Amino acid sequence: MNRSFYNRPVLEVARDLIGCVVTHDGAAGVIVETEAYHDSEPACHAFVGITPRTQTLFGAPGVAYVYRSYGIHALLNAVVEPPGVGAAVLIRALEPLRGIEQMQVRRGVSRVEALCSGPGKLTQALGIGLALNGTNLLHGPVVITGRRARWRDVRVAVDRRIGITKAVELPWRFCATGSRFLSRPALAAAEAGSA
DNA sequence: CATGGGATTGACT
DNA sequence: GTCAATCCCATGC
Repeated sequence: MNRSFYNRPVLEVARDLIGCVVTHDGAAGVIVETEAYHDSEPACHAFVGITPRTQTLFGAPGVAYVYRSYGIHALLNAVVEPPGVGAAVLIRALEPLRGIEQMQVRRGVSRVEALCSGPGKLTQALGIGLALNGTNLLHGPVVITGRRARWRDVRVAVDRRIGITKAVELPWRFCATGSRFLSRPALAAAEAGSA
């Protein structure tokens, strides 16, 4: 995984991140669900232009954009596309891989399927907080590494994004087909080619 | 400076 | 199915 991976159209990166691994503070999981956001559409925070909040989104690709949602949860994104373009991939669900005991302690639940099955859940499970906004995803503290062998040929389903009120029709959600670790089941019909 | 609205979750009916 | 929690920040006066 290198910086050029992120310096591409957001839809490609969102699809290709399925099967990659997120690691932080002794815990890791395989990405099974993502969503794409781009400053050309109103559901994206960057739609309003460069502000203190969206500065990270318009910066270098391969950087973490972490923000607080509903006053409670921290949500993890990977900034993509060249500097000057406000785009990011929201990491929405992981299949737990390592540090499961630590995830169970942080989350206060034991069922493995419930540890990282949502964008707010996975940041809690991995101990990712707002302080990590702007940090580098190639060097850490939060690190994303490439697809493992077993995920090389994962099939990716496409669906509408969840929890938004604008641009709801765009099919910009990507899920590992048939995964038990999604925040919600994906539409079975549509599939995206996996590069 | 005041206000309103979330890229959610968990508890409850 | 409904709903509150809780805080950052964009917007408008």
